[in-house]
Amino acid sequence: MEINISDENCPLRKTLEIIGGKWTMLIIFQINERTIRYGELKRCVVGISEKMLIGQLKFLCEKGIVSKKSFPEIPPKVEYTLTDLGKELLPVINQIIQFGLQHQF
Amino acid sequence: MEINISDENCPLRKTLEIIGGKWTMLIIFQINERTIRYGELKRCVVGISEKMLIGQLKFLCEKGIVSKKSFPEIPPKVEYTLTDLGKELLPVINQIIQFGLQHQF
DNA sequence: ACAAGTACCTACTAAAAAGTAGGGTACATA
DNA sequence: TATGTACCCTACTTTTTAGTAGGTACTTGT
Repeated sequence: MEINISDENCPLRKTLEIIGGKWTMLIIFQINERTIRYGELKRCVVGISEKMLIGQLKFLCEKGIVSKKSFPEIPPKVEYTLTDLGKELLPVINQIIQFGLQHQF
Repeated sequence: MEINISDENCPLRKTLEIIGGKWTMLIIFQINERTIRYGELKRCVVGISEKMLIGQLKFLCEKGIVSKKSFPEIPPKVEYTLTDLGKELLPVINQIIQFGLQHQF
């Protein structure tokens, strides 16, 4: 197997620019296969600030990883789901979790 | 499948504390199955500063992911390899690369 | 004599990421 | 009238991360 040098066009680098943030995979994993409201998500990702959560969700929507549905209700209701693209990341994340579990990290 | 909340003990979070840095997976992927000298590694991970590379290598050695062998020669020669633990990360990284390739990131 | 190669280290600075604290809406309930 | 809820937004500050520029040691080649 050949290893290309890791320059700015390397697919690993480019993918990590999207999912490599401190909270990104945590959010994606929490959404998982479910439809989840903003408030519940915030409770699940313990310690995240609203600024970060909102910012990441917006970013992930732009990248086509998360989809958002707002209901015109009072009080507001907003639901988040992974897109098909986003769901493709779940096996990757599960592998990282398995690695961590196996080695007591 | 049940999803636990992501608190500070969640295995995803703990694993990402180790491999979630900007350069970490790039370095691990470049070492890969080979034995590589410091200088060559630096050339492969395009754009990394010496401070970062040295710092990350030291960190990864402490975590048991990379092993280091110094030769008492002049000029110095230092070789880096992945440990068995480190090699377990290669499938994870390859999956991230596959994801990136498939979606033109 | 001097530059080049090799693998580092340290102090300083800059940039990026994240956290904090406040505000806003529009209604419903007390 | 005041308070609470849900989903945000913005300005500001702090923390974290990363980059820069300099230095070391020893040897070989010019």
